[in-house]
Amino acid sequence: MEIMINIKISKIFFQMAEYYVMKDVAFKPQAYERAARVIESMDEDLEGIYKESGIKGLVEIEGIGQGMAEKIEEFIKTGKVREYEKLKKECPVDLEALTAVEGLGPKKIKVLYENLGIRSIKDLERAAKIGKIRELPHFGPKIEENILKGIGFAQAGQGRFLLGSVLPMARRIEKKIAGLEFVSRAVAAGSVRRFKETIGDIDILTISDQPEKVMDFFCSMPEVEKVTAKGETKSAVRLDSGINADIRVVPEESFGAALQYFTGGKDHNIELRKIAQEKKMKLNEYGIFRGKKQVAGKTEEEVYEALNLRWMEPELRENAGEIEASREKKLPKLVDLKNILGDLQMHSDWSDGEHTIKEMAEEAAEMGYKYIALTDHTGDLQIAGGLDEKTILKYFAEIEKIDKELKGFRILKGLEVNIRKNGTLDISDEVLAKADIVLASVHSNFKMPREEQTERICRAMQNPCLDIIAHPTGRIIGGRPGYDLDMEKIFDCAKKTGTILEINSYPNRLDLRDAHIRRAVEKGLKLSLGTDSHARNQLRHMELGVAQARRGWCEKKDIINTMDYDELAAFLKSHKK
DNA sequence: GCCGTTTTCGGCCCGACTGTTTTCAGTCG
Repeated sequence: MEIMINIKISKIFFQMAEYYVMKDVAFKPQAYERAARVIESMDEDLEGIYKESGIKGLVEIEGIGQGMAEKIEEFIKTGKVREYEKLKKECPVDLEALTAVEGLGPKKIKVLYENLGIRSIKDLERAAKIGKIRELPHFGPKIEENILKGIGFAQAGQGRFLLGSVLPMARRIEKKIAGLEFVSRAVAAGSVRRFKETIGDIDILTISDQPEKVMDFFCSMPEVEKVTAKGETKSAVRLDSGINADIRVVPEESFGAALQYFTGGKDHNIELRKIAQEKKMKLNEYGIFRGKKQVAGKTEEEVYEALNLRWMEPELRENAGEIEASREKKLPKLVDLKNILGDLQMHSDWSDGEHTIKEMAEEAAEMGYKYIALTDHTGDLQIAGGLDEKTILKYFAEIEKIDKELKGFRILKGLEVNIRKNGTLDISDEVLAKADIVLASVHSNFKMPREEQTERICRAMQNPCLDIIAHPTGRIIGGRPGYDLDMEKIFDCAKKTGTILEINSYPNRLDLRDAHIRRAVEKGLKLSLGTDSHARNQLRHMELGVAQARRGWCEKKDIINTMDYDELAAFLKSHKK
């Protein structure tokens, strides 16, 4: 669920950071930027926190002090931040659009505005085309040219890409580079290694004693559309898919430090560097140094240990408590893809899937699973070929038949039923009682007010036949924000009724998202993983759901698909309260 | 502007590449 007010305030703070850079104010930019990043990735909404605990509650958020808390209060009360309005008046430009142009930062934007009156992308394009920009001090023909190219890209591409689509590209490049005879190692680092749900760019890290050859190879790969930088040890390109890819070559003795550094996240790294500083050391991508002497750097483990920390999984590195947990030896033992014994949401050609029940089952068995749940759509969802009660009985009979045919593999008779506007389900309890597993989800009336929407789902959870709430928030990444829900209430209600919440693994859903998963785990809820596959090849998306679970600090015990079939069957019979 | 097992003052992460200069500022990650 994206929280509108957080996004608005985070944008204001990002822009204030830019304005303070323009004015050459020291340290404020970093402070505002950090706060903006924290707010952007929060899962609680600032207005709620403010209403509950006022300024005091806001100040408890990392990176937010008295000053910014007051600005948040001001925004909640008046819809404006005076300080921001004042800065904007001094340099009234479309900062968001202009900074999106590669190579343009606040300082250049200021010069453009003051000398040429440029406020928008349109102004910028016009000035560049008539050669006005090259005449400015510290600008030149090349910058002008790059601005023109940058404008096209900023308007076309924009933003981040789904992990599900970037992961295969990153792995292909990784493999290609690793296979070169003059390269001893190549790893995709960055947010790909942390399995973030969306990816800004691909970062490849390599060890080689012939970096110039690596640069040449990387920049001339067939999928490279444009080389944006090419140096001795670092290059950057844009791929034909629209995403940027960077490469960096480091010596073997620095590989661990570089891997750590290029894996991030940014705030995690900043924390580590502060810890190094406190210990009178310096951390950079070449290692940890005491004076000029490298004390660690060859492996990541070594780097963390030099800081009195234990190595941690990349998915945890978001500066969200993992550093303290690492210091106190309280890191979670994260669930792993190989712990997953089955997939608990998929569709067949009985509703809107591509393949037959048997085809889905055979694919799953081939992947090494012990069981799956077939969960076709029901009644009200006519566009998805929803099954009526009569057909459901035939569907179950078919599943039972195929289940008997397969050796060492089980199919659960499942359904994905609809939660109606009033919180009832669209299939009667008598029919639901014949299923092994019942998922329910919201597929209509997305825009109900928060209280009603929350109540609707809580009411559904009361149903004794219901096992799992599927894609609980309904968000589509890059598509829609998700239903307006009071997640704390949803979690409490799930706890009270013994209802399981799904981590939907479909690439543009990943719902619950990481922060919610973490909260659910803290509350002791059980979670399930389902790919929501509509074709057999989509069963491979399980990896994305597992990554999301790991980012939410899930252990094996938190996920019900880690149980073997008998255990799971018994659990499904007994978990409802 | 934020933050605190050195502190309520005085610190604040670090380096590569580019395009402009002729020693460096700006941008990016």
